[in-house]
Amino acid sequence: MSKNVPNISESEWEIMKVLWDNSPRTANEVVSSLQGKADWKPKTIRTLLDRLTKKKVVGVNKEQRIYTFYPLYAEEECQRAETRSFIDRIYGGTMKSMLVQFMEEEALSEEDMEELRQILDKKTSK
Amino acid sequence: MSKNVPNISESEWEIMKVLWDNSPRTANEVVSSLQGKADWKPKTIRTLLDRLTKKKVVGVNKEQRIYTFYPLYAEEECQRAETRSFIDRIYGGTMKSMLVQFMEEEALSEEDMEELRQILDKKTSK
DNA sequence: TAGTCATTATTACACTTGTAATCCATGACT
DNA sequence: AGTCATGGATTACAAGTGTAATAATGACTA
Repeated sequence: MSKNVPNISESEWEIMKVLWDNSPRTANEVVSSLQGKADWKPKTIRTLLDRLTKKKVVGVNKEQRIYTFYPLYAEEECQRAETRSFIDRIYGGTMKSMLVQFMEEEALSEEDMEELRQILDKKTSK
Repeated sequence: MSKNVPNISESEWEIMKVLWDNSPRTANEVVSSLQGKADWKPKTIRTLLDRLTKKKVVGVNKEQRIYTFYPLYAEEECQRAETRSFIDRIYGGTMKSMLVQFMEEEALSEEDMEELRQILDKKTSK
């Protein structure tokens, strides 16, 4: 079983995305990666990294004088955890109602729809 | 266009569900409706109602001595707003990646999948 | 060797959220 | 008319978040 992923706040998610994209990274590298994406002072980013570390969502390598940070959970794992609690909260735990609502209104490309259809087919036939 | 829905916290959502289910209701009626669902003291529920009111997510009728509360936004509107910001945050704004991930793993019944397929068909053919 | 600079560590501070309790006013009851 | 219960208004208080600034420390430089 996957252990429980700690809560990751909105700002913290931005940091995590950078680390999932490429890690380990130093605080400065994280700062650079966020150029243009988030408008935070380096100190703020550092704080977020520290909090993630304290929460055990991020690990730190302190071998070098300049630390490097890396995720302790896979992105998919965290996405699933978030999505599950989100669906419970907002849609009363039933995935379908959300899918319906969003597939109805959301702009999905032809290819996207094709892909979804294939997934459905595969599941149905199995 | 729908005005921006204010943020609704996790606990507040529970209250909203009750009001969407049936409103207007008095604070006491809300308390009763939450029997067995959430384990809050009546005072807590009252606080949540007041906060929702202050946030303008809930309206109050003060004609009677005992107030009644009612939602100022439709449930769907709020669900959409939440879902949109959720997807942006967690899936980088692309609905599809989430759908794929969840359709792959989630237990959807035959009927659910049939319904989804029909929606896809309708959209594709259009 | 002392000063400077880059990093890390510590501290700050307001706002939101979870979770209530206390205070106050008014109608109902005696 | 005084009292009490009930609902509304105000207050509480800690944890989490957003957003940093300041202090301490170790490494390099003049």
